[in-house]
Amino acid sequence: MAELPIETYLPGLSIDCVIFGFHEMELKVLLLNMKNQEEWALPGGFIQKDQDVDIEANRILENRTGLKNIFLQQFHLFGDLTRNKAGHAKKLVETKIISDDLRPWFEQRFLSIGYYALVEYSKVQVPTPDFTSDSCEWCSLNNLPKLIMDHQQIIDRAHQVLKKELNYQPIGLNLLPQQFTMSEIQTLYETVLGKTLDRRNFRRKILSYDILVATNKQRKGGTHRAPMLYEFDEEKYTQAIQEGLKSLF
Amino acid sequence: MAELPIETYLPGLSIDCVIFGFHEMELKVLLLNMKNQEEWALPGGFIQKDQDVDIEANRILENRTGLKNIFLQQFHLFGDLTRNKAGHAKKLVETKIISDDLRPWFEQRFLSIGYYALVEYSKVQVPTPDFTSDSCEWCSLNNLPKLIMDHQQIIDRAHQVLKKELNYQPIGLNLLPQQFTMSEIQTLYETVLGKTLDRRNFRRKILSYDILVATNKQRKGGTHRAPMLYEFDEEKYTQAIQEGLKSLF
DNA sequence: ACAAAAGTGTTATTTCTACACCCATGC
DNA sequence: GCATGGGTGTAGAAATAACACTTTTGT
Repeated sequence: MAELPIETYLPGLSIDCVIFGFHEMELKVLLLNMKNQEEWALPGGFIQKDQDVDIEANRILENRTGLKNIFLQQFHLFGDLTRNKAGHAKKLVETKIISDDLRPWFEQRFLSIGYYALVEYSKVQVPTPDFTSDSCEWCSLNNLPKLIMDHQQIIDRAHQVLKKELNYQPIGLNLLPQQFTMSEIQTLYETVLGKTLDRRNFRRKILSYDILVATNKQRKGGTHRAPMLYEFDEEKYTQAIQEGLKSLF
Repeated sequence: MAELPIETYLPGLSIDCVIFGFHEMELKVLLLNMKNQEEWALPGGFIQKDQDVDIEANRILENRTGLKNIFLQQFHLFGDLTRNKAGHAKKLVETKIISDDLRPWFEQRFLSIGYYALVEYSKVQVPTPDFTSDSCEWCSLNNLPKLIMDHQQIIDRAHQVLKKELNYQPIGLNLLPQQFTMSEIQTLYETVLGKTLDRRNFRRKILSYDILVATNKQRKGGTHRAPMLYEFDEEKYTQAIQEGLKSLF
């Protein structure tokens, strides 16, 4: 059982991160399996009294994934009373996740600040579980296990916001490997949007954003014609995020 | 000097409301003039320990404007360390806004949840100032007075979010009087967007949303042809907010 | 040779933009 | 009768949507 320096944290406030990854044509979310429980939780943490909230969110993300400087965006504060399930703290004590003297801390009402992150699946080596959990795994967004408290709602909302953001920002730089094929990025978009797109129209549109550069390498190995590999032009990509894209999917 | 039931509030958290109104072809924001100070502030308040954050935001809005059931939307949590200006609590004590024993409450670090509201200017009778302020006034968005802490930034962000939301939602039901002319609603859109729109194209587009109904009344009085009055079809309007609009400005 | 995905262009439709003239009203 | 804003339509440009055949590669 870990001790928490709770006196250094802002009381009643937590951060929950919805960490999206993309693998095997599926959107995934990084989840923690609670110790001695069936339930899963979003990686999260508390906010140090003397630190910016955004920086704390980054710290939490880094602790969990080992990644720095990742695209991380605050999207909602969850402040309903009902999100505090009565038995939560009790369960944490019973399952020996926390010691009894931490119980009041976990029993207080919590508001949680939702952040979402886009990370490259393969760069997250062995996700490291925190003291509340004994494993940390990628779960497919459309086949999520049972989640504690309102974490399912938090994920749903993050996904919704992500969809909307596609209209303003390119995604992919953080979700895809360095080099990728046209159909890989198309599948990413289709997955996030939850609908299929026309191959030829997609290519035209994504190229019109002028954020991709074609390498002259190809990916060998499939039992089919070898596709061309693309990379992001990071400068133009960053610029596109700042200025916004003109048109949408 | 008022006493605050601070023990009933969540510590370190506040709500600030950017209340938009529309009058004389300008977007306005409701601001409080701090007692004995030059500076102005957004109407805000604290969150009761046993209440939903959204409900508390509505309560604060109602206290300030007398309006219930208003379009009110959480848009950002402001969590930087720098937003806490050192001298703020001291000033409150010196200007006799708060008693000395409240000083620690106001000296603590505060995070603030930003909400924005759209209200009908004429329905807000005499805005009632709270205990920190001696007047409550509509200020034109593009000519704001000096604001405390980071309230200017909060307003800027709210405006930015509002602009973006125009792409997804109609506005106007809360900002305009019951009946209005085509050019009144056009001016509203132009004001929010900060750009002029073509009269004929605007009419076509707003009518294509199918949320307006033409009354067969006209507004008399101008030294020109009497314009037709429109109303919102509230059912379709609500539906459009939920489903989103197809196209944008 | 065949299965599987990659690459590529054109046409029809829809949406957006730009633009100009006549109409009703009050003074 | 004139100044002021109200009302309306159309044509060109741009964006979007729909659609099919050929190429490469591994087995």
